[in-house]
Amino acid sequence: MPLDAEQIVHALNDRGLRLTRQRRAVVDAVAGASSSVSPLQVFDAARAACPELGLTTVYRTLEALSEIGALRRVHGPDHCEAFVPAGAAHGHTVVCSRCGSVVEFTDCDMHAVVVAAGEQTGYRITEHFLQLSGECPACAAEGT
Amino acid sequence: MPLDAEQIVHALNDRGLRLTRQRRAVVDAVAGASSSVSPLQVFDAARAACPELGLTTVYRTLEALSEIGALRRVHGPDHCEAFVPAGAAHGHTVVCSRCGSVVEFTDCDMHAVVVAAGEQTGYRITEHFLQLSGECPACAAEGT
DNA sequence: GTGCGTGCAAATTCTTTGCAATGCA
DNA sequence: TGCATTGCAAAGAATTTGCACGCAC
Repeated sequence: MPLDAEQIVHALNDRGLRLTRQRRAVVDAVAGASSSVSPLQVFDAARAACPELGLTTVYRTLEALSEIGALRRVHGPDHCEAFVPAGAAHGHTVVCSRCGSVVEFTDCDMHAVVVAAGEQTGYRITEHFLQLSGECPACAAEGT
Repeated sequence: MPLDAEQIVHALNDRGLRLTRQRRAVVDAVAGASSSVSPLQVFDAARAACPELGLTTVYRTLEALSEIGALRRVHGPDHCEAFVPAGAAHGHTVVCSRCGSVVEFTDCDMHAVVVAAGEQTGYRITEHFLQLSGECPACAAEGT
């Protein structure tokens, strides 16, 4: 389960980062998003709550949030700079190819795959980046 | 095993695409790369063989090669538009976190993971994008 | 009060597009 | 020869940076 807005705010405090109106708006925008969001999307959404918000600040805030682990970057075939609220644990994202909604799953047992890949390639695998896509339940249901 | 330059050229012909000096240079540059390459890197490398090559052409050619399946896009934490010669079969890339070299592995059994993810999230998973990183044998050996 | 954080505007970087000229099939 | 492909230059989009001011702590 992704961190909610309060938890992210808390994480900011823990790091000694200040909570400004702008950051609050950005956090709310991202935490309330049902799918991954690009900096521009965050800008639009957060601006509703904080009209004097600047795009620069959005970039800086997303960067900061991502550094403290509150957000996670996701990559897709098209968009390459999108963010998603990160879960507390190591996890992967599942993106709906229809509506773009994103969920996380943490129950990943990649051990066997990692071992197999290591054996086949000779590399010493230390990290894996996995992203799944498919249809979310809602889209699957409404799809004929 | 990735396609070599000749195979890519062949793939071009099959699609009715013309083989120009520029495309030849781009193909050679990508096929000869030991790691993933960005459009700019391709431009630099290919320019050595074809000085009149334009950057525009590099973008268009990479796009075309990617469309016919000769190249594969890879994403990293930092760079987001990099290409790698694609193998003939479904495969994944393993990137060395030290030297950036890339290999493919095709022996991927993601079935169990995909099923588990589907059960946990309720999504109907149709695709997976996996990228591993670690140390290649050479870097692991020279690392103290 | 002290800086961290901000907005603005300009600079930079990356990518795409229009169009006439070129050269592959 | 015909038409896909190219290069150039300019447009466009996305992101970063410099700097003085304002506000959270």
